[in-house]
Amino acid sequence: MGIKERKERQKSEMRDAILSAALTLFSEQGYENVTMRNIADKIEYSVGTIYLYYKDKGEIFFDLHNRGFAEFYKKQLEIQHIKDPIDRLVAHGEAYVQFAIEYPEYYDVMFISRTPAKEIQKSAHWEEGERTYDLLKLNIRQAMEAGYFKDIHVEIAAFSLWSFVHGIASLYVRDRLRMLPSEHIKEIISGALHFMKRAY
Amino acid sequence: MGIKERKERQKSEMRDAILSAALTLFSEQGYENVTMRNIADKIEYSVGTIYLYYKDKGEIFFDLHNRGFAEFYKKQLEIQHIKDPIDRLVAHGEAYVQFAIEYPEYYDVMFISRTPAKEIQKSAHWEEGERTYDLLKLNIRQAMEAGYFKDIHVEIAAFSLWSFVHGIASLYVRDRLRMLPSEHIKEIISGALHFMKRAY
Amino acid sequence: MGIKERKERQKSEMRDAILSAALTLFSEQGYENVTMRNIADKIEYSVGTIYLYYKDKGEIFFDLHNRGFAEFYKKQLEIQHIKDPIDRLVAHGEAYVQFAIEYPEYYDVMFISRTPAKEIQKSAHWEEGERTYDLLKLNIRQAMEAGYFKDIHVEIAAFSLWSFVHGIASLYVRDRLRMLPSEHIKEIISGALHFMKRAY
Amino acid sequence: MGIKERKERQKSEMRDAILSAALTLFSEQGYENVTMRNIADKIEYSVGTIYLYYKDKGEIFFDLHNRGFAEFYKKQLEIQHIKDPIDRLVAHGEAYVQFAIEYPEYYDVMFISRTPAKEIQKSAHWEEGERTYDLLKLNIRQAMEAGYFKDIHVEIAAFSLWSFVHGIASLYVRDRLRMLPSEHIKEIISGALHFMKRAY
DNA sequence: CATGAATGAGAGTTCATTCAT
DNA sequence: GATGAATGAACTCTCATTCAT
Repeated sequence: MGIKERKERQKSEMRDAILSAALTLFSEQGYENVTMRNIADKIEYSVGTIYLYYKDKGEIFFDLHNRGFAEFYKKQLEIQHIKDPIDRLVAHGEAYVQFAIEYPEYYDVMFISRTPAKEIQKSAHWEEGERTYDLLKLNIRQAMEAGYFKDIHVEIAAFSLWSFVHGIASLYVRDRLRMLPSEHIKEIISGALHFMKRAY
Repeated sequence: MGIKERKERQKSEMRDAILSAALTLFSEQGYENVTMRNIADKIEYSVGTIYLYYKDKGEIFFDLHNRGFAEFYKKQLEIQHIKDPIDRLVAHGEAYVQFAIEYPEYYDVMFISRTPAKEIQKSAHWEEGERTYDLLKLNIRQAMEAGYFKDIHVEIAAFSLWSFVHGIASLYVRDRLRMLPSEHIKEIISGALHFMKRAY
Repeated sequence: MGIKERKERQKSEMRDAILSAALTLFSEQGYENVTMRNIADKIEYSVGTIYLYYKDKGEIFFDLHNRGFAEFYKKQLEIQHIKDPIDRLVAHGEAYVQFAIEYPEYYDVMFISRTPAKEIQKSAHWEEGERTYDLLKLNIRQAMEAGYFKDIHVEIAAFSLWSFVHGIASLYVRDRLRMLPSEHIKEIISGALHFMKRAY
Repeated sequence: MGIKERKERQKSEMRDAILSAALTLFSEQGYENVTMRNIADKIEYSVGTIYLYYKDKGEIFFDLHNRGFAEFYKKQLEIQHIKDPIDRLVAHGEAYVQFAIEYPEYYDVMFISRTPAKEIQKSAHWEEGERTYDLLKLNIRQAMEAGYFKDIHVEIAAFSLWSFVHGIASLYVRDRLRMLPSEHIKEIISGALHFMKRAY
């Protein structure tokens, strides 16, 4: 049984390696500009080998997408223990942006990049995305009970907050902050997250 | 001189046609998925002809980028006559998002898409982008003089507002609003823009 | 108009060249064993060029198939002027086998080789095949009127004659006559065709 | 010795399994379209295992070819007890076509398909083929002694009969009987075999 | 000015075969 | 003996780009 386990682990490690290489390349150069050979070269295997683990290029993207969302959701959950609903909401936003900064490649693949053609997806993988959005709405509702977001529909509040953090994240990830003084970027981002509290 | 002018006009019309076709295609399918032949077919000319007007595919993208910014800046200017600084800021945001909705292709090319390769130019086309950002900061400063944005650094306020509208615009353009009830999307966007006023 | 015509001719010549190369290769090595590059090399053009004239490998096969049948039918018609129905039938058979000997590649592609997958065909291209078969049945019916093929159903007679010549042709084309004294092959084939008359 | 024998038997069983799987696949899809993995999957072994029993794909084909001929010869022998030479010849033909209908895969591999590449061997496996052909000639000679095949050279008669049955068989195997009413195919084939008697 | 023909380079993918375990 | 992992070579097909006409 030990053997079987080791094999499984190796298999899984290989998939990890492929994903990791692909993630970097995809986010650096975009899905379309990355070739299977690029990925193979990066992990120092032959092209054919990749096809032992993934049926085609799309499936790699797909798996990446899924793993990104899983990781993402986990990060969001970690914040849920905070009592004060406002603190929790801010932390929620911080965690969101932090995820994008920490894993820009994932963020790119999940929220920005054009999905490769077929987009067989939707149903399956978006569940994870919606779970996160539901979490946000839950937190907003609790803030409402504590007296915030007066006269605002929860749907609008949720969309606003999401747009806000997504705006920050995507400008960062797609490198559109060149007109900002680069040494202060983190500071400005942090400032923005706190500024938003005024609207609650 | 009449002849010369006509020639120039014709030349310019051809470039317009190419750009227009390219814009639609790029935003529908992404830069990498559009072939020169696609563009040629769309304008009903041969592929070779395009090369008489543009040196390569990248240059088309580049020109598109520039025209997008020019158009964009023009739209922003149209709002400047509004007296009340808050109204003006809101209108500014509305115009921003409206631009993205109206010209999703331009918006994509300007603010979301990865710039193709070399992006040697930087300086040149970003001027236009910075001009717009300066306009935003100007408007914010005037709102400050009218008593808004208390205790907020202008740089942070500007970045926040920009992030906010960019978030909305880019979620819309890259079709990440699938979890929203599609019949209410416009309404929700509008609600969000007004919600933001609370932070001013 | 002269220009247009010349272009058309050139285009048509190119298709001919491709077909001709493909025909040789297909019949020498079989459809699956021939690569687009092989064909390209043979006509001394680049691979891509072939795709300007044929959308894919299957289409080349398809065109070949059609041309083969057209040529084949023509040959059969040339015999139709013979008055005596028996002479005509024998000539029919001779022409059949002659076609296979003269154009073994066509014969192969038309009557022996496995059709490449999709077999979109049937309807369209088999018409030509059926036309020939109808011709055979017509000739048999006329022989019947002259007192031959007593007590034999026309369908059975036609199938028998066809099987007979196809047997000869396909043994020849697929080189299964190795056990025959090679210097007498033509003679034996001719003898066989005359032997068959005894069954009429 | 028991152990050795069992091993031999197991080895032989494995080869049988491989051949049987390969035979089906080859005749269904053609030699070139069958992959080693296909074969392996069919017998539920790994690809590598096949290489323990056969040195390469060509060798499988080769072995198949041989076994086909052995089986074929056996079938022909079974007819030899028939007294009347004409009955025997007809039975011979029926057995021939029957073999093709029963084992189209073998027939294909033996008499139609292009031999894969090198076909170094020739000599070896053709012996079996020639033995069958000799049997046919023997039967014809005996029919001659009984007064049939007047004025016909045995070589020509043999070739004619073979061509005839091969024609039927190969049209059947390669599915070129589409213009025949499919519900009557067997009947027509049978009719043709009897029609041929008229030439004896 | 406009074109159609041509191409080189490269894309994703498949497969027979090898080999360490 | 049997396997699964790995690979190199090859395949079909695409595309930005060039150029003679």
